[in-house]
Amino acid sequence: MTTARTPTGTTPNRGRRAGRSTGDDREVAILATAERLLRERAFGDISIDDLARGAGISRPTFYFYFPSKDAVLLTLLDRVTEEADAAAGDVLDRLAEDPRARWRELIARFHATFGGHRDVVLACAQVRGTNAEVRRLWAEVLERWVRAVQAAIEMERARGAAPDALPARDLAIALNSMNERVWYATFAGDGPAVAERDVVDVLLDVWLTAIYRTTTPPVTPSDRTP
Amino acid sequence: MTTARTPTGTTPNRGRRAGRSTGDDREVAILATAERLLRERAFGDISIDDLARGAGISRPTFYFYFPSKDAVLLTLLDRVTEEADAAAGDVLDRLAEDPRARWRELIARFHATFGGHRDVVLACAQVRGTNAEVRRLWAEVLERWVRAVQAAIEMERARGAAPDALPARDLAIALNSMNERVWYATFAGDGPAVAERDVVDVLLDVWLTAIYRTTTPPVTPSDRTP
DNA sequence: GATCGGACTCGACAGGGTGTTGACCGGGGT
DNA sequence: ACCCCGGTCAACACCCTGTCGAGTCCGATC
Repeated sequence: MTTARTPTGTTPNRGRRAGRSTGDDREVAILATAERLLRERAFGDISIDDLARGAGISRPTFYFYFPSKDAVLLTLLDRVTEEADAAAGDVLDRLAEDPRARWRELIARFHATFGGHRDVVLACAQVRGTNAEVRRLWAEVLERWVRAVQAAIEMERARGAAPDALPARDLAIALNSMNERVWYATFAGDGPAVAERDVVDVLLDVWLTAIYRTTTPPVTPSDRTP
Repeated sequence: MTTARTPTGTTPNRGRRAGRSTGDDREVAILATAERLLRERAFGDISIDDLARGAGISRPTFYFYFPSKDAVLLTLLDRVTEEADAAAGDVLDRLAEDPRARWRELIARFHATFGGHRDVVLACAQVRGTNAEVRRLWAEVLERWVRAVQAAIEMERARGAAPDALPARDLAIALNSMNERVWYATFAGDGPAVAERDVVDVLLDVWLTAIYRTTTPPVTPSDRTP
């Protein structure tokens, strides 16, 4: 992680206030208002005035807490990615136990996290095109996940469970990209999309065949018989 | 195709003019200006005034030719998708000849088309979040491609070349989605991306393993020995 | 050759959103 | 008693969008 962190918390301080004071609840009120409004309309249709009024303050006062509308969304996105990281946990370190089950667990947990905050995720996808900061943050997060998957694939190859084929990094990028786009379509509901109940299994199937050439990868290392 | 078409041309008339007249070159001037400006900055940073001045007209006059800035982009997108459709041709009907080569041809041609108009494609991806019309058109185009791939997969399964597994439609959606997102990252260059020279082969590999469970699918039907 | 109508053009305005400025208020430390 | 400072907002300057009404040009019509 390269972003600066506040001394008090673990999330980057996208607001302006340095120390703590009574204005803390105003900040969370803005955040809460944003999440509520996001449930009923698109991010672009929410004005700073809406956010301010929803939090019981005037528009100029909004700027005391956040430098822009986008910064609010960025804070929301931080929470979601952190939750996803936590949900993923260390499943990738325990792949050899039962590869299929572990990969499924990984995908299912990401699915649950994103699905639980679909409004925020959808809004981020929308503004990623126009906002460089969101783009940067998402790129950073994705890079971390790509690296983790890449390392896991290399581990599986090392233990002989997966064949050497594509560069692990390229494969990791392709699979992560697929998940992102497929989830987006499923949550957004516009255009061709996989049904929500099936999406985890569909993604899992493509991951397993791309990594192992089979949907039933071997559980224990083939060359270790202690 | 469900969109209305002008009597004169083959593309939907996103401009306003009904008959032809001297204003034709103004319309293409706007389109050309849009493509040129898109090469140097983001769509959101281009104002209608920029487009108008670039075409040598005033801002109100712009509205005589297009109802909005987005309509210009929509016209540009039409061209690209039509070119992609033409480039794809009938490769999917000739899969049995040499599956690997045909699939590669399909992906490579799409890659070439999108890569040749990357500014337009990138801009469309950007506004898809905020513009319902772009979203609708893209969904329509994607649906067509998904159906074509789905049919091809079912054909390959019928001739015994590919195993029955995931519903063909879900698989087609996942693979098309992956391509879209991976190309976007490669062309945009932000965040983890596959290098442009490798991207076709990376995508191909995932497609083949997901569809056939192997990267060397059989060329001729297994049960036909005349 | 006058006139008419439609294609075409733009100056000017209204509306709505953003970001900033300067002043004001209230309370805790000195 | 004072003053700094967190917190607050009315008012302003700015930019962009979309529209309206008035004007020009030109081929078709009488």
